[in-house]
Amino acid sequence: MLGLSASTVSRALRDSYEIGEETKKRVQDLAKQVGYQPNPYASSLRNQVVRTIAVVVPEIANHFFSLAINGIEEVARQKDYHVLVYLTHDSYVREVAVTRFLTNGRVDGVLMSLASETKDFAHLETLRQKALPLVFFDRVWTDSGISQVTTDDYASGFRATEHLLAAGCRHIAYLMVSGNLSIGTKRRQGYLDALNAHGVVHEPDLTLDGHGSNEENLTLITQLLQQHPEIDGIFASVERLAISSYQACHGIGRRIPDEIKIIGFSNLEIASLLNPSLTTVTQPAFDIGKEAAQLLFSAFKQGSPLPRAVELKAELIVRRSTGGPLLNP
Amino acid sequence: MLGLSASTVSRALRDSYEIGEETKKRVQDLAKQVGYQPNPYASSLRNQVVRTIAVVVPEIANHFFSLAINGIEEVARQKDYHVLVYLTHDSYVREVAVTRFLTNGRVDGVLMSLASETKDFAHLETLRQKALPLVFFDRVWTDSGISQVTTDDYASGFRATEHLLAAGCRHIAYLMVSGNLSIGTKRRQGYLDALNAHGVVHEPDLTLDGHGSNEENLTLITQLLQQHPEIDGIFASVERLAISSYQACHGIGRRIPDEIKIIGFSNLEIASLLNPSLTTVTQPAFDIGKEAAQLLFSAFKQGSPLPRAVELKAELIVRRSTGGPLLNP
DNA sequence: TTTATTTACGGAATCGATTTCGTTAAACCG
DNA sequence: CGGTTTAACGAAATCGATTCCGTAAATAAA
Repeated sequence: MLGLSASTVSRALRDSYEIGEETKKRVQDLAKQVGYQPNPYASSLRNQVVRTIAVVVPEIANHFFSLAINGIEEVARQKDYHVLVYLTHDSYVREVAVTRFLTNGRVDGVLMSLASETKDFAHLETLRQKALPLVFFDRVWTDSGISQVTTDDYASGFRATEHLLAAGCRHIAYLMVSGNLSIGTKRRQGYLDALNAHGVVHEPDLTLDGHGSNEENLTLITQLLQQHPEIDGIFASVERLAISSYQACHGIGRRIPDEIKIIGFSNLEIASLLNPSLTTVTQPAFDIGKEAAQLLFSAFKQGSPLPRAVELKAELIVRRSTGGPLLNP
Repeated sequence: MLGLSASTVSRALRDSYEIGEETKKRVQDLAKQVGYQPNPYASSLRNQVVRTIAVVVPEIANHFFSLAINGIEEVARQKDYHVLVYLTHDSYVREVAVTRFLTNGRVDGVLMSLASETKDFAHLETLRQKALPLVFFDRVWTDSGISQVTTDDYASGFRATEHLLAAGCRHIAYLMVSGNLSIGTKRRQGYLDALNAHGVVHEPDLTLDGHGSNEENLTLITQLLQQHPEIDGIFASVERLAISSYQACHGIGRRIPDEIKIIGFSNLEIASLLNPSLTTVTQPAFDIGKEAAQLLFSAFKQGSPLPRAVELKAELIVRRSTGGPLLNP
C-alpha cells in the first residue's frame, strides 16, 4: 500500500535502526489504521519461538487446578504469552498422547501436573531429549531433576494427622488418589509418622485408594465407614475425597464432628460455609501456578538454569469438622 | 534418511495415491520409529487451518466456567483440536485486547462468554469482518445474529422468584453482576414478571450490582441487609453472589432459611453440603460447553451455516436455604 | 575530488510442510 | 512398434514474516 517492500515494512514495524524515521512512522501509522497484526505462526517458523505454553492438568473442575491456571495465565499475560490447556482426566494414556504432540514446536514450554495413573515417565524423557522446557507443579515426578513447585506435603500430612490426634481421634482413615505420585507418598508418610510419633498403631485397612469417579468413591467410603465403625477421623488427601466423605457421612447419618472428624486438602473458598464447616489444609494454589510459570519463563531466558525445586507452605485452617469453633474463617 | 524428496515424504505420510505402496510403508515405518511429528504451524501456513480454538471467559475459578471448559475440551479433543484459554477477569479492556490478537490466524474459531463490563461490541464486529467463526455461550450478545448457547434465563429467573414467593418471601433482593448482558436482563425480567404476576410490588432499592471483588460484594450485601431489615429473600443471579450472601448472613447472624431465604444460580457440586444446603438454579454447564463447541465445529465445515441460538434448560433444585427438606440431593 | 562510510532500502533465502506442475520410465493400445 | 496413458516421484512455488546480503544514494573523510 505504501510501495515499500516486505522487508522494509517488517523492519519498520519492529522499529529497526535501518529504517528512516519518516518511513517508520508512515508504516506504523498505516498498520495501526488497518489493524495489521502479524501472523504469529509465520514468525514462529523463523524465530523458533511461538510465545505459547501448554498447561497439562488432570482436571479443571477443581479449585486447586483452576486457581493454579489462574496464576499461570496471569504470568503468561504479563509476558505476552498464550496458554494452551490440556486435560488428562488422570489418564496415563491421555497424558502420553498429549506430551507426544507437544514436541513439534507447538509450544515453547510445558507446565504439568501428573495424572494419578502415571507410573512410568518415559514420555517425559522425550520432552527432555527434545529440549522442551518443563516445570511440574503439585503432582510432580520427584527425582527427575526437573524443576518443580510443590507444597510442603510431608509436613502438611504430619500436621493434619497430628491435629486429628489432638482432637481425640484414634482410628484415622487415610484417603488418597495415587500411591505413585509424590503427593500420595509424601502426605501419606506424614500421616504414618504422625501416628507413630504419638504411639498410635497404623491400621492398613483404613487406607483407601479413591482413584475412580466420585460415585465410585462415595460407595467405597460408605463401605469403609460401615465395615469399620471404629473410624473416628478421616484424612482426605485431595479435595474430591473430602467432599465424598461428607456425602458418605450425611448418607449414613454419621455426625460430624461428634462421631467422626474430617480434615481435607482443599482450596474450596466456601469450606467455611459447609455443614459443618470443613477443616482444611489449604495450598497456595494461585501462587503455585504463578511460581511454576515464573520458573518456566526463567528457563526460557537462560540457556538452562539449574533445575529448581520450590516448596510453598500450605495452611492448616481449623474449622468445625474437627471440633473447631462454630463460627470460623 | 531414505533418499526421498520432501514432497514424496509428505505425500507418503498423508497416504497419497501418487506414492507406491512399498515407499509409503518405508516412510511411515521410519516416521513412527524416529517419532516424527509435523510442525503444526508450518502446515497451518499452507492450509490456513491451525486446528486450534480460543476460549475467552471472564474467570476460571468458577464452577460454571470450569465445567463449560471441560465440555469444550472434550469436543475439541475428539476433533483433534487444541484449546487456548484466555481470562478477561470481567474487564472490557482485556476482552478487546484478547479479541485483537485472535484475528491473525492464531485460531480457527472463538468461543466466548462476555465480560460483565462489556457494553460495546465493536471489537466483536471485527471478528465477523475477518470471517473468524464465533460462538457465544452463557454471557451472550443477544441480538448480534451470532450463534449462541444459553440457558432459559428468563424462565429460570421467573421460576426462582416464584419459588421464593411460594416460600413466603415478600421482600426479595436481586443480586446481579451486569445490567448490560443478557444473563443480567433476562434473569431480571423473569424476577420482575414473577413479582408482578403474584401481585408483589417491586422495590428498586433491593437490586444490587455486585460487579466488584468478593470482598466488596460482601460489604455491599451486608450493608443492604442492614439497611433493609425487611428483606426475607435473596435471589443471587450468579454463583459468586450466592456465596457472598451466605457469608453476609453468617456475618451478621441472619438465620437461613428462618429469617431469610436464599436461592442462587450455581454449579457448585457441593451446594447440598452447605450450611444450610443451598437451593440452586443449576445450569447444564458441561453440556453448554459441549454444545457451543459443536456449533463452532459445524461452522467450520459449512461455509457459514445459519447462526443458531440454542437454549438449554436449567434445573431448580430445592434445598434447605429456601425451606426445603433437611436432607436433600 | 576521490575514496570510504553511512543511511535506507530491496531482493532473495529461510523456517517446515504442502501442492502444483513437470518429468521419467514403464505399461498399455491399436 | 510408435504413440498414449499411467504410475511414481522430484523441483519449485507457496503460506507470511524475518533476516542475511547486496546496493544505490547521500554523506563524510582524505
